[in-house]
Amino acid sequence: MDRIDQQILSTLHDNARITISEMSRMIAMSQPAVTERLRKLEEQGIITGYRAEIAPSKLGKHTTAFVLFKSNKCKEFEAFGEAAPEIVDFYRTSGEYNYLLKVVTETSETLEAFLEACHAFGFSSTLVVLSTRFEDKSIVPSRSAAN
Amino acid sequence: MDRIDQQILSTLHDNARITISEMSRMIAMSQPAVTERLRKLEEQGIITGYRAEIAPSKLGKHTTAFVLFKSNKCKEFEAFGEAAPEIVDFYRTSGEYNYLLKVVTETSETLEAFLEACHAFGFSSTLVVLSTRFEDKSIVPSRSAAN
DNA sequence: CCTGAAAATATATCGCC
DNA sequence: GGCGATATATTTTCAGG
Repeated sequence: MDRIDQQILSTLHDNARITISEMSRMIAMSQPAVTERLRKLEEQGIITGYRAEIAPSKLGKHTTAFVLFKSNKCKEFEAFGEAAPEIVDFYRTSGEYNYLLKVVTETSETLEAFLEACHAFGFSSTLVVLSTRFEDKSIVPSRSAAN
Repeated sequence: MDRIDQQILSTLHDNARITISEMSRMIAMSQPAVTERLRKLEEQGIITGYRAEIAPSKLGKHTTAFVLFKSNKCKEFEAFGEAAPEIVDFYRTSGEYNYLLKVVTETSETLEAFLEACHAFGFSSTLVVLSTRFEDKSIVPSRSAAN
């Protein structure tokens, strides 16, 4: 993991569909060399995948919420969570609540219906997202810093 | 947005670096037709970008937490948030807390230091992620459903 | 909107340093 | 590790339905 690998990671974090040829021009390294570095970054599990970002609102999903959940029916709740299309992210957490869910629904009414369904498994506290300041900030050390 | 567009979205959600040729084979449609549909999905803002997923632990970031935050110094706190490399996601929320942050740090010690820095702007409640059951479940209606 | 064909790019693979 | 060269694959472009 040197500076060049960081540049590759950073570039792909910004645009995962860039061609290797274009990256090789930006980085000033040959295309086969970039291909090989990328192969190793994937092989080492540093890059775990590539995702298209899709605007929920364009698919009619206008409500995003974080649901803190307290359940002692863990097995059942996790099975429910796997199957629930509303749950986008599903974490186990420490603290008073033992789960945190990111939930995307069409409206606040469908969010309410989802929360009702959850109440078979425990208690929840919900934070509705009013706006997103930013998402997915890169965790790769920036090129400008003294690395 | 017909079934074919949904297949394209779903495929790119799973692997954003797949070639259009390969998608066209999967979908049984000519490659220029898929290219044109993809161009429109991007133009309409349905696809907002493509991201490489990078494993935080492979970059030495072993602690993930969600921080609920209550601040009345909104301008200052948001400026701080933009600049803080630890904050990956930054949301404004309804309820007792007015912000929710996803924070990725090296260790629980660096998380603690980050929380100390935050306390200049208000009060926080932190949920440390113990494990991730899943992340980024697709919001695209599945192909098997009767669409 | 889609297809098919041809020209322009990009990628995989190799021998070599 | 990386480079250059080349064969294969992909993308872009466009005429035609």
